Amino acid sequence: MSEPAAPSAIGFHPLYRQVKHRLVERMVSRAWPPGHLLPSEVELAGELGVSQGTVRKALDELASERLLTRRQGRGTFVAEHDDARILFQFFKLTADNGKRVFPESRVISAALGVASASERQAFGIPEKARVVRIRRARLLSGRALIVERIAVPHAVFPGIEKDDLPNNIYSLYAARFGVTIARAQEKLKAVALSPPDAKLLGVSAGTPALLIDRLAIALDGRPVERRLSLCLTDNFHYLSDLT
Amino acid sequence: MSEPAAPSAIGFHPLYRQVKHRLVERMVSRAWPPGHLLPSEVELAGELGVSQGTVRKALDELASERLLTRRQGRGTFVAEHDDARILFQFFKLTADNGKRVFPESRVISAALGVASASERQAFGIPEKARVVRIRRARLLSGRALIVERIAVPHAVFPGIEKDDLPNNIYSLYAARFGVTIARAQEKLKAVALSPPDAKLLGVSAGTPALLIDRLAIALDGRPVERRLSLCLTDNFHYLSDLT
DNA sequence: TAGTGGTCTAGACCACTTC
DNA sequence: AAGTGGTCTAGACCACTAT
Repeated sequence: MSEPAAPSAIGFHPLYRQVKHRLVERMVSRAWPPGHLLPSEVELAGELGVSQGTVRKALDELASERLLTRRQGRGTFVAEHDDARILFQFFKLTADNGKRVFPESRVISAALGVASASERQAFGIPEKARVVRIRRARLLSGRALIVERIAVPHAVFPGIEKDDLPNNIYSLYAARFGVTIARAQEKLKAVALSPPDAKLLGVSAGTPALLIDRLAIALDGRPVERRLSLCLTDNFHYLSDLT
Repeated sequence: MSEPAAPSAIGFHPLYRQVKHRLVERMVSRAWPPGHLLPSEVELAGELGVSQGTVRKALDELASERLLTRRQGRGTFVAEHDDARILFQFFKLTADNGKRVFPESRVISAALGVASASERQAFGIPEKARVVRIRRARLLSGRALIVERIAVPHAVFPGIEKDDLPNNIYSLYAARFGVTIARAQEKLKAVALSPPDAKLLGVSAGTPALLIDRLAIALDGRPVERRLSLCLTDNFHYLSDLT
């Protein structure tokens, strides 16, 4: 490793943060794709020229950020976007009886367009840049309860508008475009459904719905997906843990 | 410390977990009240008969759970329910421009009553047990945007119905009743406002509102507060980080 | 200057998985 | 039996705060 982080005027960067950064770099570059088994702590320590304890601190933090999963006796793996992770990290809608189920999807449309002002701002892309817009309905226990509008930069996901979209779209981002979603931020409001949205969900216009405005951030820190979801919450709720 | 956690059939309890448990015990018993400065790592290690590294691991975990705050050069302190902590941990409503402000409160009523079935279930209290119910309106930038219904077990907060309720009610729980709120779970729905609630908020009946159903858990693990909040979300949103 | 938490190291042993 | 992560120890030095 480089010098022990000289206490320069610029700030202090502990060794384990530099180690973290190097490990994330390998994940971003796909040298270590999702599911990959990392070298052991001892090997990494030797390779990076730091102690095993320092490597451990970096690995533990990455595991707490859900970028790695560690299993005693087996090793450390790059996290995957399997349904279980999506369900726990990204899908907070829960049946009132406590059951959490992954929703089915029915794509309504997928098309290229020119980024709106808010999309340009969200993604930090230039004027006239293109985005792909996907609209789908989502079904929980067989009933359409969510209508979703997804927007992604065309430059990041070229051609996705022509793909078959799987139920779990983040696994497609990873497998076909090499983009791993690391985290997201959601803003929630209560709104009245517009007539077309109400029709899609089979309720009357003006019915209250939960509006979820999500911005998803990739491993490298870029915002790469904006998603507006309108949810009926008669028998479901959004679960938020304040810890 | 006791034996090094014999690998009995019953399971494995690492030393640092036992240390954590002992530290929390002292906070629950108010031997270490909010704001208290803990002994240094070295002192705790000596007192508990473990190494400094083990104490450190316990303290770090408690700090990540927001039960302690650590400050380099100063020491480790028991967390307090100051407005800043409430704002970051428990109050997720944010202005659309990103500003977070602590809301003012106006108490509407506070009265003793008999626990309903759902309250008995939430608190695990027996039939005919009493609860205190508080109703208040909350103002953001001068406008009434939230109507709140709080229910707490009378046995945990005896006489609270006769108190002056401060803006930050969790600081009252701590100061007058020795109860520290450690974490909470919130369930969100979109609902239509009833005529009386709409009148309180100065909008028409049927207006969509965000319903937040919160169950707050004390340091010792007991659920001690249930709170239903109805929020207007025209210029505010509920912020949720998916990390 | 003294005391605190923050970082880093080196080494030991334990628990779990796989072969 | 071998290899992994999980726990625990002991000791060093650094960065920050208060006096």
